[in-house]
Amino acid sequence: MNLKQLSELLGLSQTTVSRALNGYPEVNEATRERVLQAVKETGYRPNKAAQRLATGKAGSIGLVMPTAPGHQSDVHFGEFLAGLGEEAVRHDFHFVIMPADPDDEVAALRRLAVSGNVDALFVAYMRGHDPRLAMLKSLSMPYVVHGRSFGSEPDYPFLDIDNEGAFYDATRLLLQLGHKRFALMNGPMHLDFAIRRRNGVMSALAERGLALDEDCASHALMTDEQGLLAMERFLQLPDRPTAILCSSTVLALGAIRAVNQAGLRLGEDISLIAHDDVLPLLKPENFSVPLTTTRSSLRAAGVRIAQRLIGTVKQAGPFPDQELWKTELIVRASTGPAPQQR
Amino acid sequence: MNLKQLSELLGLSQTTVSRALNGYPEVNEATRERVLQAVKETGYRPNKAAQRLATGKAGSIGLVMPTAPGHQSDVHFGEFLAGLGEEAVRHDFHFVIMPADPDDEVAALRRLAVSGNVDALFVAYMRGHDPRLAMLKSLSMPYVVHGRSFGSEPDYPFLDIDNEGAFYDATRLLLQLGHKRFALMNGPMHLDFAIRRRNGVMSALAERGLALDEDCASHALMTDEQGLLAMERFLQLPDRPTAILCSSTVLALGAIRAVNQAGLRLGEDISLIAHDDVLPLLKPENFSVPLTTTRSSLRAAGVRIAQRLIGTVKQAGPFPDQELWKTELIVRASTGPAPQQR
DNA sequence: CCCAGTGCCCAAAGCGCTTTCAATTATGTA
DNA sequence: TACATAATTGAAAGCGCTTTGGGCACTGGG
Repeated sequence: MNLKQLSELLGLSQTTVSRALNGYPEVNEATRERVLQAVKETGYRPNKAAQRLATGKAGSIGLVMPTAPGHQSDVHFGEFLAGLGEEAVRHDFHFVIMPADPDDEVAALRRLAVSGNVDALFVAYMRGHDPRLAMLKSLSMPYVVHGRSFGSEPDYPFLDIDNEGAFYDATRLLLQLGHKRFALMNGPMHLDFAIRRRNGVMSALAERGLALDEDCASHALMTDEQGLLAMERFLQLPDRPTAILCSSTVLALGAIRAVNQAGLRLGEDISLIAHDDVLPLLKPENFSVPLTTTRSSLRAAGVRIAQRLIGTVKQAGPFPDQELWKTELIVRASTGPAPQQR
Repeated sequence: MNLKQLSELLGLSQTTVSRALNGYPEVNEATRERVLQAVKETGYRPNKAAQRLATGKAGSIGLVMPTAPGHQSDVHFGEFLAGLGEEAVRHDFHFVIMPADPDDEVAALRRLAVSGNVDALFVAYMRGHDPRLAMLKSLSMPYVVHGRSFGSEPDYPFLDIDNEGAFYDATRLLLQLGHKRFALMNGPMHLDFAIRRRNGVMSALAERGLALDEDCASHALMTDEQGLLAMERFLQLPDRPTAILCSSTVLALGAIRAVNQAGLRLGEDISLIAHDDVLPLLKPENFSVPLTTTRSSLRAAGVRIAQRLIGTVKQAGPFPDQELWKTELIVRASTGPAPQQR
């Protein structure tokens, strides 16, 4: 069933039917009713590809999903998507997801953009000096970046959390508790958030004349395995750290396993603060020792970004171009005073 | 840059350029080279919406993602998507994801199908007597169902795991270990896999003249909270179960927390077998007591379904219509002989 | 020398929709 | 009663692509 058939059925022109459906004012209310009724009966749905071709809009936002045979799926991605979806469903938007090899993201993004079947782009996994920014700017298509790109001029629309502030505050708390030996379990160093969090830690330490030892910084994929490995390394250090900053509750999961296996007690021998993206699966309060965290909901960020993206496409009012969300520092049981000097 | 411009630039007709790009034989090799070269220089990409409109194909597979403000995002969904994506990227396919209220899935699916921007559909979260099947059959669009629909004629293309067999085997193992009092922590009862797993447990029990007590069966969302709550309930039973069958490692996570909080030892006081979808975050071997599991990779299922879907769209050879994968029963430390009668 | 066959290429139709421009009828106003 | 004005509706162009149905220039066998 297409427009033509529907209009013939109704004895109207395609024009009128189209107008009736799209809420144009110049159509008689009685006629509109009749059209709507017929749509209900026939189950007619406009062909999106045709609509897109005719209007240039298609009610879809595009994103690329990094994936590869060895590539471990990322819980953060799913959670973020849920947030986007929550908002999208309210506006009858959908997503076009282009899977792409992680090394091919910039090309994939360009392909997606020029493919002509998305109205706006969402970009994540930002890196320092991210090469995608230049491309996006040249594109004349709305986009919002989740995160920022360290080292690039901040002249692009983004939503980010204050990673540096979060880790600065967390570090200060641990300092106040008397800790002197710190370690950082971070995400891959090329990612923006990792750079900023590291900076946050280092500047808090610097204020006390401390530095972050190279041996005490791990930059790796945020999986529980990597958390385990990193923590094992830390614990074997001659002068092992007593305070751990951790970029994700996923890493913390592995880290805590290592702590337990070493027979140490979390919150006493070792204090740990993790960043909490509010993953449904990894609630800090459900850890055997509830985790002190810096918190910011990934899902809420998804909702907000979808709002901005969709709002822009629909030309609904101005949106702030750049948002920086504060995180909350929530103290639970995984932090405690520094143990007495051995 | 569109076809028209490109062809004018080359002094060729749109026809020839189009043919050159799509690998038709009736175009001079030299001409084709010239076209390809121009494409490289101009960065021309065909408009997907126009292609779709003209050909009816667009290289995309559609799926609906259940989502709602309160709706907890599902790790299983993300993991499955990763599998789909891994295969899709090889064929330059993408996804169109329609977010939808969980109560609106059948309508959302129809909208997606008739929207005309997907070539095939993937359907999950199957229920008993699933109403979507009838709709899908009437659609004349390729689709593959992940799972099955209990109570419906099995005359549709699906890929499923042998849920009944898995839980039958798991139950038998526990019976052999001497357990007499069983409990089942399952997903929502309207879902197909939950029905079959339950049946598997019950038929194994029935062979020994045992039955599954109503108090010892929990059907709820597969979250760690629900796992915790269910297990707490089980443990308060006057004659508490010693053997637990668990539909997900996510549920197991909560369940084990309850076991620990009750001061009981997993694998001794309580034996537990969970189904393992091979989620990267929840490796059974990484639990404090490594989990005995029935295993089947969700991601592998995603890859396979994408193969079938894409293969069908591309008319590449026949694919089996129905696949039932066996699961593996992997014994680790969470199962042990039934404790002596108290 | 003629004609069927082959190799290449093009004009134009059509996919299903939106939107401009124009036509027709109804409604007031002078 | 006559004419400007508003209220509805339609015809047709166009979005960017694929594909059908020719057309033209060569070849080579008869």
